[in-house]
Amino acid sequence: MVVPYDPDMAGKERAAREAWRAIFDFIVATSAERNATLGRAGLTPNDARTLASIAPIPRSMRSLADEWRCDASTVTWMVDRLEARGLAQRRPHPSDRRSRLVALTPAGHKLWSRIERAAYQPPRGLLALSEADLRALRGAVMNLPRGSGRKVLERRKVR
Amino acid sequence: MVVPYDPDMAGKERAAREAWRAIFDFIVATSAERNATLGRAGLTPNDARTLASIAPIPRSMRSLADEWRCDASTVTWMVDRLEARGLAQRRPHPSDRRSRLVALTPAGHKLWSRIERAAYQPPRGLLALSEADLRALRGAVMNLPRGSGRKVLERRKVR
DNA sequence: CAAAATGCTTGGAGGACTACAACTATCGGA
DNA sequence: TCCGATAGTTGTAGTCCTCCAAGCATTTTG
Repeated sequence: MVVPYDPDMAGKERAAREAWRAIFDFIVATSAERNATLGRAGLTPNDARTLASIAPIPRSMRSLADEWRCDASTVTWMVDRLEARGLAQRRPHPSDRRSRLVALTPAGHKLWSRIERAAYQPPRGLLALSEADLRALRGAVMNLPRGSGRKVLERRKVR
Repeated sequence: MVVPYDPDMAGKERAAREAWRAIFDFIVATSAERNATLGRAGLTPNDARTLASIAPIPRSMRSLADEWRCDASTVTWMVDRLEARGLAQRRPHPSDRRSRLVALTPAGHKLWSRIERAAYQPPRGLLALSEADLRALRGAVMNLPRGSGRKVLERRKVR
């Protein structure tokens, strides 16, 4: 990819890096508190990640393993844990009987919607930005979604 | 705390929450890649956190336990791991012989400065923002540093 | 259809993370 | 000086997370 010459780029890249660093540090610094919140609800960080992943729409085990780049058996453990707690549920895949869709149970939805708000608590300083800036920020970060599209290539030959 | 009435607040808070959610999702989505980078260097996520914490200045074990809100013995394990790899080093505290300062070794500095850049890779979409906005963003997030200052109160009665 | 590929689970194993309890050494104040 | 508080380590234990190998059921391909 050719990057057009831009005299502003160096300074901007630096600014982007520094802003991101601050964000990252904030997230690291608050992770203990966040995990404590999850822990009080009996959730591990991975439990929360799983809930977040299947909350919008049921997902197959395979797609979760791909998203997280982990072994399929690892997903089995995670879903087992949630299922044992009555928060998630395996359902048959409508068109592939090998596959299973993992969905939240009503209890899972309820718990997650309660936890979600606390888990994504933004730093209060963010309110110093204008609403327009915040929207721009959101758009900027959402531009490059998961894994830069590389994911597809990672699976064994797709054809 | 009394929050002054501001008709813009509701929309702004929502925008802040949504922006933050996008940021958080990005970080979660890229965590596998980040951990893989660390893993290639033989580091666990906690190793990286430790390196980041002691890189600017040597720290006592206690201060690390306070920052991470974990048991003191947990810090012992973490530092042990780094020390065994020759990346960190316990030094005597200049004025308190009970205490130890944990510092990076030259090898530790070298490794961390190499890894740091990769670990804090910002989403490329961030470059769509202006440099001024990026600076403002950084300032906004840095406003509320670690734990909202609550940390001090968490230790047993400070006098 | 037969063979290869895929989705998932089970069993086995090990490392990372974490806390608690008990212990040593040191500090600090009455 | 003596005692309570503090810094850190060690031992113990349990959970979580992760992978690999093996195996079953099903789908897809040649």
